[in-house]
Amino acid sequence: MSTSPALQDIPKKYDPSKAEDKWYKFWNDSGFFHSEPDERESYTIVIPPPNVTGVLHMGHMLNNTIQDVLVRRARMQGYNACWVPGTDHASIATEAKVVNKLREEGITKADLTREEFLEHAWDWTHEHGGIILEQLKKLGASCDWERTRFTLEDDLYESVIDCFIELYERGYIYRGKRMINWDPEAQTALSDEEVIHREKQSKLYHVKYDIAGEDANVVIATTRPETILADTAVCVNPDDERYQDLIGKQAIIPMVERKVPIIADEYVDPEYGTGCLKITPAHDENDYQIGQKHELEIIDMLNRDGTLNEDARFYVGQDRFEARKSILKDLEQQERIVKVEEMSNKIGYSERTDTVIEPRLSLQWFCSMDKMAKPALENVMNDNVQFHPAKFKNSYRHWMENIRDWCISRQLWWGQRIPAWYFGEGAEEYVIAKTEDEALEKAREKSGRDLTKEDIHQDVDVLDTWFSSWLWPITVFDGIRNPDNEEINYYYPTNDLVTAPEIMFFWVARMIMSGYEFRGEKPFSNVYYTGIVRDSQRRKMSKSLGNSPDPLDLIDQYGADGVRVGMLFTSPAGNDLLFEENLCEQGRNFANKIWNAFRFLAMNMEESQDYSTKLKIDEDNLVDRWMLAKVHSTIKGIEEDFRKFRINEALKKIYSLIWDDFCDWYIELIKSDEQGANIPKERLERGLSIFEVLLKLLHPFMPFLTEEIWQLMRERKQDEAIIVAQWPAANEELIKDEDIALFASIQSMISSIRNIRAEFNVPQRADIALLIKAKNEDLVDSFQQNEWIFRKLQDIGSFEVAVDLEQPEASASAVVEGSEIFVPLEGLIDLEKERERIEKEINRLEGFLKSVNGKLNNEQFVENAPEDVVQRERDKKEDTETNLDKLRGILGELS
RNA sequence: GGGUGGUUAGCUCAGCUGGUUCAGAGCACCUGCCUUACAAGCAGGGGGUCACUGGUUCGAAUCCAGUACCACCCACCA
Repeated sequence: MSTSPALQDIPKKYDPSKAEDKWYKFWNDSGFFHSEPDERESYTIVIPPPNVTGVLHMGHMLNNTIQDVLVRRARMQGYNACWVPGTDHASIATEAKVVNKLREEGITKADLTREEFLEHAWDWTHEHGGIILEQLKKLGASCDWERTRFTLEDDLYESVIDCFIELYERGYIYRGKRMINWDPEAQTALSDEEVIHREKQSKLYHVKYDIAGEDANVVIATTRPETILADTAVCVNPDDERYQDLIGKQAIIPMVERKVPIIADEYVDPEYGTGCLKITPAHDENDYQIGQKHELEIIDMLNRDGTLNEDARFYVGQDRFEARKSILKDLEQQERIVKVEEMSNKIGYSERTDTVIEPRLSLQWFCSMDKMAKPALENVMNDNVQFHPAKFKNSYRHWMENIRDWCISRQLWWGQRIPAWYFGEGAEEYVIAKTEDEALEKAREKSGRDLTKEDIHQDVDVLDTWFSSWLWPITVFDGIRNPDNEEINYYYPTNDLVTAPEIMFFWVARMIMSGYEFRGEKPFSNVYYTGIVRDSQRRKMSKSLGNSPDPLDLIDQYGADGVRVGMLFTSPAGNDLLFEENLCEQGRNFANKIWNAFRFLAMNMEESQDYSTKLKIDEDNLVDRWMLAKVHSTIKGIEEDFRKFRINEALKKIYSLIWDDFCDWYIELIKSDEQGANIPKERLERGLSIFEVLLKLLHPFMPFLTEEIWQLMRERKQDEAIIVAQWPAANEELIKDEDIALFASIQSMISSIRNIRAEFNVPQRADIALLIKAKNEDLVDSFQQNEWIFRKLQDIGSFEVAVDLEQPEASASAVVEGSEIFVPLEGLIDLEKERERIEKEINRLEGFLKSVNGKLNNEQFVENAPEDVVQRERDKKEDTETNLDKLRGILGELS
């Protein structure tokens, strides 16, 4: 039962700022967000954990709005809904921020011990961490905050170490000297995925090398002339006739004057450059391979920070790019540069620091991926894990089939420290252990020596951030350390994951792998890939470009619900979203529309009475039956949309149901017959009951507005809130096509009358006479029974319906599905204009009829098309011909 | 170099299983309305050769092939 809200308290405009914080607190305090395992079926989402020190941007807004829609709907459907929030320690990004901050204070990382640095990092984390989660609350995210996790918390830390040890024991993890991607700014190794390749305009320098002992030379082409200093060979294609006589001889490296062999290898493309390649095994992946094959010397000329070291012999201490300028100048002077070509090539940049990556030979830890990739690939390809949209399966497959080992060690301090303990310098002189004591014991055993704690030391490096987040769906339920605990068994596998396609390889693929490896089970059933949020110039919204609006400003301006709707409206899965603020405006306007619909219903309530909102309709009332049919066919449609993750389509259906059907037609029709009088109680109750269904359908999309209205509509009981109201079920029996069709005819007629008024400048509120020449007797009855509908929506003096009617003189007309309507407009009508109007309609229908006849006259069509399709065409033909006949008749009368 | 997607109204985009008056929504535009829920609104209206060329089909915006342009992802060619 509801009591009438105090009318004076309902303002004309919906004010989100008044409702949002209030209801968010109410939901949270009431425990609606919290989940504990129980007998219900679970519905679980784990949040893609944002960087702990990050700030909410538009991508998060989109992503988390979608998650919230899914979770809220599941909650209303009666699932035990659990959305686990949390943050990621983001090893390299956070460490970079801390280093910067310390630098501003005049402290360099090298001045600090590991422990001191970590203290600063934790301070920073506590100061800035979690801001982003607070921002998510403004958006309305219904996360279970009691479950908030951080990837560097003790138990998650321990889980990651356990996982490392386990994988080591299974033979997946190994240590090796490999060519890796080195970030000279962060001074750490990176995985292949952390390198972004960008097309850059570069110069290709053709440099002359002398041949030892001869008065001859050879020209090589390079984009990185500074690496000449570390050349240890020159290489040509063995079949290249130009260079046959050089193979086996020696070339003299410019500047350093080092004699190096001229070797032959298939790898060299004779067509490219000069067909002659310099080999720098320490600074290029391919050169390294060739170096290994030909047993070449390796000269590493770079320091960790990208400056040149003693082995370069020249420009020592200069940065690599400075050294490039220097060497070019010197080579120029020696007249060794024969040509400079403009070219574009791809250069690798660090995803985090945006500096140019150096390939570097380095001893790192790797995780072998081949075996884990198999079930992960298979179960996506067979849709055990479904991708939405499915097109991403292709790139997933391509990546999985060509997967390379994962470099998991980082030369950083902020992260899980690698549990390797060294007791000597030899390649095998280490043990993997969780604690120092255990390590000592193992080291003693392995070495056969009586070692002490002073003899062993732990690896100083930490693990890649993604080596902890790939376990996220498991570790948030403590499923690594306690693989049989109640929570992991209840919540895992989770249901849906919502994330950006850019982290498919970083994260999604690896979670699927770790899921099968550690749980023997997928981590989630569906992956919904959102698009990238771009600005109106298609640029990715980013902080550095400054083209991203502050989401909190938008929420202030349009309300969280308005922003949510705006973001979802033009955003099907996997499609980029070109964000414009007027999308939020549309959302805000929609909120206001609903607010006013509610306000109108509330205005019609008597202070003294109670109103039931139990769903009931007047079976004898076409409008009620029609509205209910519309509601149920919409529910049916959105269920289908949700099944297919077409969330924007679901929203559009609800939008149209509320605005176009409920507000524009239904509300207009339940208005009181008397000016200024309240809607009769029972009629109002029917309207309220339908309105409640609409609110429920809308709640996942616009949680604040719907809760605000819900609470205003009824006396508050502690356990009554729309957030936990029951999701409406579609009832197919109520979708009565004949009611929808009849009402649609009436709608068309009313539109025709409005059009006539507009065309002939008849004021909307001037009385007109309406004559309907119905197509048949049944329709006469239908129209007569529903005369009130016409009268409610139009000011009508006399109203007449019959099968047989004389077309009045000087009237405007229209034909709607075989029935004619006439509006006498003596003195107002311009007959010439009316003839044009009718002729235009005749032309349109003739064109249509022609295409229908084209089909029906085609024997092939009649023979081959399904019977119902042919029948439909016949019906169209008949209907159109009828309408045309009538229009021609009308036209005849006019002339 | 390999892959994926896009091209529909002035703009941003829907259009799902080929067939319903299928060519649609929002914004923008034009006209008329402060009609006692809402001007953040109501009513009416204009606007499209569905990139191009072929093909499949009784029938194509929709399926196939090619072309052009655009976007994104992946890859160790100096």
